[in-house]
Amino acid sequence: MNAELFTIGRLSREAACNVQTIRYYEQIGLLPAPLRSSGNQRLYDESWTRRLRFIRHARDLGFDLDNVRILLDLADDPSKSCEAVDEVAGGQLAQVEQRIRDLQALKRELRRMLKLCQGGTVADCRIIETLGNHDLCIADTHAKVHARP
Amino acid sequence: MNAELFTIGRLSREAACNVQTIRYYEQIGLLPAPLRSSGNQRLYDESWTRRLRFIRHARDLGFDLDNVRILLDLADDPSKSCEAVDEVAGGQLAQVEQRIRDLQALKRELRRMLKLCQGGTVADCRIIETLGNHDLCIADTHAKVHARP
DNA sequence: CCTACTATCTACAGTAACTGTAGGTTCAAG
DNA sequence: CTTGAACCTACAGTTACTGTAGATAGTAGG
Repeated sequence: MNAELFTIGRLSREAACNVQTIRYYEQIGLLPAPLRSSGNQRLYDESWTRRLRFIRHARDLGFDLDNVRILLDLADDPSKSCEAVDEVAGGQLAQVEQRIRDLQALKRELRRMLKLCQGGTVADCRIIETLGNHDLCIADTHAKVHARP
Repeated sequence: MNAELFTIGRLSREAACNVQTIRYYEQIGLLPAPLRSSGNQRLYDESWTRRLRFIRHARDLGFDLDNVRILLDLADDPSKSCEAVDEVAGGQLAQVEQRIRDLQALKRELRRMLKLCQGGTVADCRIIETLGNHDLCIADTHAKVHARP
């Protein structure tokens, strides 16, 4: 098999990942350092495209870079047990589900606030009033939701 | 009405906001600079507690600091129309709803991946396989979901 | 060969909204 | 007068990139 080589621009297009991000992934060790041309340009082959697509896909599914790293390591060693993969994916699913629950609580509260609003001026705006007084909220319905996906 | 003064620690407890964050809010102009004691310590009164609680509550509802700023300005001018408040809250609700939809798509995809997994080794792990090949995904079911709440 | 023009290179700053650290005061209690 | 908690400033670090500046490489046309 002959390895056709190409520069970063094409890798960027083929993996739908922008150029800076590719260099960033290399910098943090998520992608190995590729060959360089005589003019010092990075040269990639098909295997990089696969690896980068894998990374982007995992990122799109909400895995953080630490977990992407773990998944890559697992993918690199096909003899390993599948369990670890399951665990990472399961953890991600649990996080996503928690995040959804949190956001649904937010949604309910925002909806409720908006329904209370009868127009008029800020002086008698129930939204502003509610924001100023958490006691007006449905108890325990929201808290510290501003975390990452 | 006499204004009882207290230091940052008590404000922190009463508004459930940590000390560094209070100083940070002051730095970015979300909270005005308070009085200082002879020993240069910040001195607050009840009105700061209310303002800070308002900010934290809005943050807990997912409003970003730009929108918190807008809401504060509106709250500070009770004669203004309530419409602007509605707009900000409505925008926030829309964002939350979109975020929920995105996460639900993620959830479906993760669930599907996990169900395919039959144990065994990484070599025949369907999760790893799916990550490596987006075509194995339900079409259009996810994309660029790693944004802020 | 020269000139455009695009692609690429490195290095560093900026984003959001904080949190953590270092190294130094101030204050209240014993 | 000492101890210890609370406070002060200033700055670095977090996540996962994105944007910028200024320099070099590669390519197509004249």
